[in-house]
Amino acid sequence: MTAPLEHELSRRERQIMDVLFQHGKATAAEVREGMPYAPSYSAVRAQLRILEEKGHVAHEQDGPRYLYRPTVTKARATRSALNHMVDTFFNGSAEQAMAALLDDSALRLSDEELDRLDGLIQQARSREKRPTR
Amino acid sequence: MTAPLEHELSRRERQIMDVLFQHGKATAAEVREGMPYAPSYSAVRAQLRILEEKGHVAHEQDGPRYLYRPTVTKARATRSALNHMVDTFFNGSAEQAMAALLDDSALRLSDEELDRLDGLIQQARSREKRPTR
DNA sequence: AGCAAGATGCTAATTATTTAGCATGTTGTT
DNA sequence: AACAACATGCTAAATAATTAGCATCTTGCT
Repeated sequence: MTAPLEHELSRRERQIMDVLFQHGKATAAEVREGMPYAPSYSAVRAQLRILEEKGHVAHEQDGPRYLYRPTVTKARATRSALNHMVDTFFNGSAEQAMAALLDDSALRLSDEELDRLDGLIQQARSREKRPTR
Repeated sequence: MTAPLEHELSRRERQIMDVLFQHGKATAAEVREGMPYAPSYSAVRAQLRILEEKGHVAHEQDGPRYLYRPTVTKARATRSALNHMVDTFFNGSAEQAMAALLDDSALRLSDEELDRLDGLIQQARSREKRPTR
């Protein structure tokens, strides 16, 4: 009955989900490697089990081991994270978010990338007045 | 000595920080309003106190009440969140992140915004080969 | 067949988070 | 000057998260 607790993840749970989104699928050991200040292997497995109970991840058998993956599609998770980010840091403005990305020196964009983005912007322009999707 | 626990925030702590980043400054009551499934006022105050102890927020007196704010600059927090996002969901590619923003129907961009972005991209192009910053 | 390496299942215990509640102080009316 | 409304400080308690450790099962050698 405590819906709130089900939907927002705990610290470790988030870390694990992040690794899973990066990798798509991963074993418990791989997840562990991807975690900051990784706890014991056993702890990671326990968390994965809990995440599975809560319905956030699923596993499939891969030979002798489990491969875990998020149950939500990456596209969906991405959209959700993006919206939250834009809300929190950019006052709801996707433009500002994009400007910040362009500006981020840790994420230098190549010429080719800039060209492609330019193209996408032109496309977006022409789509402008048409119905969503 | 448990550095890990100091740097990654708990669920409620994150929620609070998010509200503070949105608002810049806020009273305990305002923070509470911005939180999903907000707990009691008293609980929020307690968390703010803890966040302050940990050095994540500071307060100033505003007449009879406290105004809380993050101790980290918004710019810094933004960059950090952005990088994490790009790493987690876009395989390190800022281009892909921008494309996703362009595509996000919840974040429709206006003509003016697209124009400005176009301008920024041209700027980025010419800056391309020059030293960072 | 037997053994080492590496997997899972589970449970109990520790640690951290999250919460409510009470005592108290301040402000601004009436 | 008394009261209501709304602050803060603090502490104890409930709840949730996090972890380690042991028992057990496979797999792939040798």
